[in-house]
Amino acid sequence: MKIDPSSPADLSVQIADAIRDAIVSGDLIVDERLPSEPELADQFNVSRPTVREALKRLGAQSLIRTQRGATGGAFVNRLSYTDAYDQQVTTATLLLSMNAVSFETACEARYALERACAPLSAQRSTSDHIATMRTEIFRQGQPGLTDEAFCASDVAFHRALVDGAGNPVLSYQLAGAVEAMQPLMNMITFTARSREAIIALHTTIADAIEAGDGPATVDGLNALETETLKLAKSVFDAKTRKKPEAG
Amino acid sequence: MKIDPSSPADLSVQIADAIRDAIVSGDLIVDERLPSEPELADQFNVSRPTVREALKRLGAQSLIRTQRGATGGAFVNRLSYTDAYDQQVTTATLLLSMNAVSFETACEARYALERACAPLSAQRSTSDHIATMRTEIFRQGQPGLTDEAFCASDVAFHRALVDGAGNPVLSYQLAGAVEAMQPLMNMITFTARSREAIIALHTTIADAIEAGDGPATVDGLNALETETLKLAKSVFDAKTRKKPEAG
DNA sequence: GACTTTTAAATGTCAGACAAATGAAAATTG
DNA sequence: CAATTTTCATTTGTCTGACATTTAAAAGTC
Repeated sequence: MKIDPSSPADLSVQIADAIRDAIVSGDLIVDERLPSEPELADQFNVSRPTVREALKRLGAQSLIRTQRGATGGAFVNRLSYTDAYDQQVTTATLLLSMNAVSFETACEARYALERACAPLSAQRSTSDHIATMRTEIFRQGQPGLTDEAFCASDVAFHRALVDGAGNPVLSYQLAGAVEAMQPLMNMITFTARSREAIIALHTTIADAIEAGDGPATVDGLNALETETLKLAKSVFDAKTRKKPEAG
Repeated sequence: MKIDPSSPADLSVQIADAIRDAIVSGDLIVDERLPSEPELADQFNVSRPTVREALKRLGAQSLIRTQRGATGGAFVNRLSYTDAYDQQVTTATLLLSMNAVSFETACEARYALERACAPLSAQRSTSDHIATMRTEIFRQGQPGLTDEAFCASDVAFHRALVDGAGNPVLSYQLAGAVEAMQPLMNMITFTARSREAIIALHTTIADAIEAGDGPATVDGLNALETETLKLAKSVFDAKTRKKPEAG
């Protein structure tokens, strides 16, 4: 592993890339210990702070973990589903909030992906998953529930639906799509009537999954997408009327 | 923004988290300049190297960018689709390779997600997208093509299919699913006959999309999934016979 | 042999310094 | 006065050297 001191790129970036490549290519395997910071500094011909900055970059991506003490050091980390899930949610949330993605676009993506899970969920959901959905539906019907809590419960419901597919890769991929929409959903005021409509559709979907009926689940999701879009449209229309475009 | 020096967590982690929270919550907006490193060190009551380590963490996630010079500094970065896409691919690839995800599981997730795009792609694909698919199909039929090049072309074909849905959020979400499978696909030896079968199915899918026929596209993807699984199974069975399980 | 103490190695943090880049202000020039 | 060049202050990038803290293994003690 060599780096180029005359490159315009920062040394710490070059070092981080070099180590990342070694991990991705398999030259460094899971749980393998990297050389100590002074050793790395020696190998790359840089100072220890520079090495440390590179290691922090890798740590931020959960590619390595560090441990203090006599037998400590930096170790190649086994990227867990939880780590990947968290990164996915953070990235997706920021992507949506920073790029002014329209509610329609985000919603379309999310429901398209959820429909992809529906047949598998209908086929494989365990009683645990279905119980979670029922619990969340019940919670959504509780009076006095704030809009935020309602949204959080909505996310939990959809997570159960997705997890019901029994495919961890699918769950991971959908984490971003479902959770990243929460901030957008939080902008919506849910009237008692709209909550009722959503709860009814959630019930339809849960029933379809319990019955192992994939197509009915898809139908339910379609109806829910339509309802969500309608609701968002009415909210955003109201805002636009209040505060018309300038210029 | 305050941090707790007595906390077990590293100071640089606490600082990175504090700044990340400020970005995610909107306290720091896009293109806003953070205080200079010495100023941050002062505010958090830590040394400059510690601040720098925190900034490198954020830089690794593309949350900030830094610029040298008089008017330089660290700025809140607008997370681009490209950045998010790259992170997504890296994370998904490592997740699959480090967790020994079975080919079946990854394949199932990928095709489930692609089927989610199919109706939208059939409806919206431009001539550009279709031309790309045709080009890749042609390339896949070229004699002398290596297995790796065949896989790369396969990925390009599927990317065009996904992008045809005209939803950038969907494209981003699927980037990981499609590209992360490439290393798994690269383990497969594609015989002339299996290539023919895949090319035929690609043609079927391209035709269905050009005809605007969503259900036919889904059918094509289903057939392709079956074919891919069959192919992988024969390859892995052969390997297992050669090198039987120890223990 | 079981327990305690010491020790060495590693990361975490700090302080101060210099190098390099960069834009703005100041000086110079026509 | 306008245009150009020079100077300069600011900021990040990097280095050196040091100390603090954590941790497990080694040494010592009963």
